[in-house]
Amino acid sequence: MLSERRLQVLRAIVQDYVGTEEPVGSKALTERHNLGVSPATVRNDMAALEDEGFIAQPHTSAGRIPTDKGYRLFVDKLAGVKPMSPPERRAIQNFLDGAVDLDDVVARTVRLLAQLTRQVAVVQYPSLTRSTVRHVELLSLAPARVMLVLITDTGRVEQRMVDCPAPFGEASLADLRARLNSRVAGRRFSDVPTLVEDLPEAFDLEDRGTVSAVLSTLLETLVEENEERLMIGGTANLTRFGHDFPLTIRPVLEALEEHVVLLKLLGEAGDSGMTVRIGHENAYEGLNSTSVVSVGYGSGGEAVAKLGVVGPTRMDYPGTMGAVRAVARYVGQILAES
Amino acid sequence: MLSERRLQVLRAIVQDYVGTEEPVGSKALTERHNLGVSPATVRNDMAALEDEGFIAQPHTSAGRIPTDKGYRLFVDKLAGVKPMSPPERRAIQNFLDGAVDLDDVVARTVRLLAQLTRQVAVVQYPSLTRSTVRHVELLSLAPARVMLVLITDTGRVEQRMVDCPAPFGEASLADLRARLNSRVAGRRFSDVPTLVEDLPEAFDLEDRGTVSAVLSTLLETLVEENEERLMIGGTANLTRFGHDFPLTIRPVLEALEEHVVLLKLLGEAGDSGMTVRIGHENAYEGLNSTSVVSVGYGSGGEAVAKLGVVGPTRMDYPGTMGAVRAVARYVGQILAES
DNA sequence: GCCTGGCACTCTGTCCGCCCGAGTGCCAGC
DNA sequence: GCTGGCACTCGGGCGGACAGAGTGCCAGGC
Repeated sequence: MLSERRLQVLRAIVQDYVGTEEPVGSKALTERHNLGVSPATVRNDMAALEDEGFIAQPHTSAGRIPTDKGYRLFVDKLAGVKPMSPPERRAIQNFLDGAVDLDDVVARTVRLLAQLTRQVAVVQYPSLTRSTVRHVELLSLAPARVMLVLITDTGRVEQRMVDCPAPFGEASLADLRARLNSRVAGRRFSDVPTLVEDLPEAFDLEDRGTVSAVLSTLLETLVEENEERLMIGGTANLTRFGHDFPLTIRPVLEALEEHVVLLKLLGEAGDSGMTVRIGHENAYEGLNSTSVVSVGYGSGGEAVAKLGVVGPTRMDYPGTMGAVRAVARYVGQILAES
Repeated sequence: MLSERRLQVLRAIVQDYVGTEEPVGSKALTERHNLGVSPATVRNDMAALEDEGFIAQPHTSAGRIPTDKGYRLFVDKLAGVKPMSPPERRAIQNFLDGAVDLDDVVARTVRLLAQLTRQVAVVQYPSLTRSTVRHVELLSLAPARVMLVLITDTGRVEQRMVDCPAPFGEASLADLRARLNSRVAGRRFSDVPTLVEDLPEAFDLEDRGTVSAVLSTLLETLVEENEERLMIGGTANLTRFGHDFPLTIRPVLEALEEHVVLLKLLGEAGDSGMTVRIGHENAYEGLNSTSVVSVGYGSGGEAVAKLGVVGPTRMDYPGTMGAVRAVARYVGQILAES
């Protein structure tokens, strides 16, 4: 086990490196943090930390930089979450309060997170699978064409066209609409399939085909996982990434365009509490030199989606975590209100 | 006026520079293009072209590179639009045909454009202001709360909450829904305000407040210009920009995040036909070292929105223009079908 | 046993001077 | 009006020298 002082040395190294972006040496350390010991002692500690794999030297006779393992220890044991200041909290709330609809909430959240953390922000739309149905609307657009509109409790709206096997009268449509809503309104998505199972039986033979078509479209919409959308912002912050630009930034930009990858990444993160994935802990190769800080958010007690930021492993973890947590909290509130 | 050969020299310079990214000299030019004259002659022509401002030298005794003015002449007079090959056309059509809804159409279009041009693609959602109303739906979510859903002929769906000044019965709601749709369905957005003007008068005094609230929300939704959304893709292609990375790429990324700026940019482009804005021709400073190739697209004969690409001024104009035109054409078809 | 000061060593980044090659402009000649 | 020739210029690459930062290790002191 590492002694208390060695942990302090590691913490100091992480803090300095995050600030300066340059390998930090023993002398600079003792000057900037009063560790109460001499550079020579610190050197011994650093050698030990290097043996354990927490820090590394880019080349002989340069300072040390933290490894992914070093950041991990820092995040787990050495760093708290830096809370937002009251003015910041107010600013967050004010900014989010101005949103007019769900798209706007998500867009504002992305912007806010990117500004607060000065990194790339990723916000997942409130997921369908954990939501409940608020209303299902059916519109007859043509004799054999119905539009299905699904409205969720998080304010999300999905629409689908249904081609009917046979013409479907307005009366039948109204009937189906009423029956459908009385069964599924307010229910969780996962319960819907069993709730509508026997619905076609209530209709005339000639209408059953259409009813089934509508229902299967509805079920499709409910499970369709590619509808897990997300919004991204703050990519300009990638330019602050480092000196060795093109090589580092390119795979990150590619990863950010692969929403599927990001969704998977967010999905893997723990369901409750904040998750920090550092460097190679990210399964996706393009993000091996980045850290992802993510957390679930939702209306009420339950998380319905995730949000987070992507930044260089060399990031201000306490500050980033504080911002992510605060934003998630306020977005949850906004969603609960609307 | 420049002689025919000098124009050929300019064309050759543009082509070579786009290919190699390096200043092109007189000797290389005569070797790669059979101009039928010696390097010395070409040098004279180049001096003339430089006097006219079409090309420039990065430093004395280096080759020449085209200026914005040079590219302009190239695009206007010297370059055609390179048509897509039949296999490419098929690929475009197949890829777009798989789309399931409007979001998907736009998402696929962005991806496709980015891949074809290897640049950043920008696609504006079909605009509301030129569309027609397909249907207006009203849902009662609570006694004094109505959800308004607007469906357009381009498949777009907008929803808004309306807080009613007084409780509003289901019967009145159905009445309003019917009256509203009989008046506005199939009509252009711009006609809606006058069409619904006298609608409140048809209702009981107690309901008029709510009817007005619903109508004003509807009108708001129709005019709300911030609802002009767009989607962006292919930002990873920015890494192919040039050597002097961070400085060039940062303002571009910032511009791309400012959807308002991009919308303005697209809006300024000519309404019909393809528009190419080169370097400083772009009003927005951050895009001064980029060119924007844009074109309107739409279902039927009329353009309802724009799409385009953003790339370095040093781009393959004929190829890019060909891809943009082809994609716009097919997207128009897809929209017309659905 | 742990900390400390001192010392020799190593490596990087930078600055300078040099040379080479590419490219130019100009001129005289055809 | 085109061409070959020639002198000139400038940037990029190469190599050596140098300064600075940082290390590892060792012997001595608390």
